[in-house]
Amino acid sequence: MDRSQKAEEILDVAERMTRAGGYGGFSFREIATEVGIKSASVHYHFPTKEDLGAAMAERYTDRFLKGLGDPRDTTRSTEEKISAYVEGFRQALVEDDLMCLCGVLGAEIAGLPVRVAEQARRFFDRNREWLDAVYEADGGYGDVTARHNTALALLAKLEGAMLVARSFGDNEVFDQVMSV
Amino acid sequence: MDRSQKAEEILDVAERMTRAGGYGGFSFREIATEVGIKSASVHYHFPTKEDLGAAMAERYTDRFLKGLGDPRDTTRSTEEKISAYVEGFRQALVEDDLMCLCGVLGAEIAGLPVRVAEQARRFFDRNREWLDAVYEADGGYGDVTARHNTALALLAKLEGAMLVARSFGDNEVFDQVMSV
DNA sequence: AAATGTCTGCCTATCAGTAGGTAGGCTTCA
DNA sequence: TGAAGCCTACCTACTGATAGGCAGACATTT
Repeated sequence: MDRSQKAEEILDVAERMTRAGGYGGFSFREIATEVGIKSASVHYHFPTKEDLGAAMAERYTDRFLKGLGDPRDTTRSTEEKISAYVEGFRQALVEDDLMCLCGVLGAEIAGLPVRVAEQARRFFDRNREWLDAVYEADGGYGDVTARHNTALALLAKLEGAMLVARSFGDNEVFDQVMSV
Repeated sequence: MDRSQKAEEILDVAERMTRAGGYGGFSFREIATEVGIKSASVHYHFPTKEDLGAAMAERYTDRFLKGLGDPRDTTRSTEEKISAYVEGFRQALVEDDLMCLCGVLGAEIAGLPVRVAEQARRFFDRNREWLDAVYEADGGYGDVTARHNTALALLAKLEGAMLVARSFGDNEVFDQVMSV
């Protein structure tokens, strides 16, 4: 996907608004005003809201995974990989004082257009796969089922930590949760 | 708060719609149609959407806490209390195939009207207090900070487990997360 | 070099539909 | 009598979306 600079700007604004107020938290007109064009021109870049939402979630997941690197990288220990993984979530929270995009979308997934919901789910699929690969490469995390559950548990704890931290309006809550 | 039966019906429908699609997932017109009156009559019971949203979240929290019982109840062990607590979340998920109401609201709290956001936050406050009381009554969970963090961690894990389970469209994920 | 056609990116103007919200009137029941 | 509960009828503001057009860049053809 190579997009124009304007299209990237549109996704930037949409992402910020969604992370603050959910899928209903952005409108074509609001985005248009912020990026300095008209709402009809936003439709030029993304024909429908579903297109925009799906592209936004896809880009978010791709960027997030790219930041994680290779889960089977032998130059890093399992502990290093996992603590870098947790750090990825903390950054998403602390840098912008906002929730994880796909966490927000996941919370309201039953009300999302299909292609947006698919992309939200894809985030969780890929994350579970990445963690599973780390645990498998380590070898000390039991069988498939055990690794699967361990991966899901970390993922859930991280999303929950962000959600609770944002609900309390206090990012330190994230670290307090993760310290246990 | 004693409300008319119609007002309770309205809150029932609003709650279900919010748990599926977030705060923007319900409208006065949709609710009105479902409960068999006109949207102007919904405004009679709840003058503004913020009123409705706040009442909905308040009722949800009150009911949830009532279901938990006394955290200092000496006839139940700490293990019994905590497993009953987890069961409360599981029921909310499995019975309706929906996310926790205040989990949904918490995820988009930055975009909510103030009084709705306050009520969402109240859910987490009360839950943390309840867990803290259980741990304090037990005596074996360390000092205030340790109890505080333990309570937050369980709360976050439960909310995260629901969120991830709903995102995968598979309630078994909840149990897989909680098994770790 | 000039003319032609095509593409990008944006515009104005407008659409039907829906949002939350209000004024005022009718009916029912204590 | 008056309050409760609901109605009709309406408002303004905004939603996502479409039609049609226009300026400029670029490439192709003559």
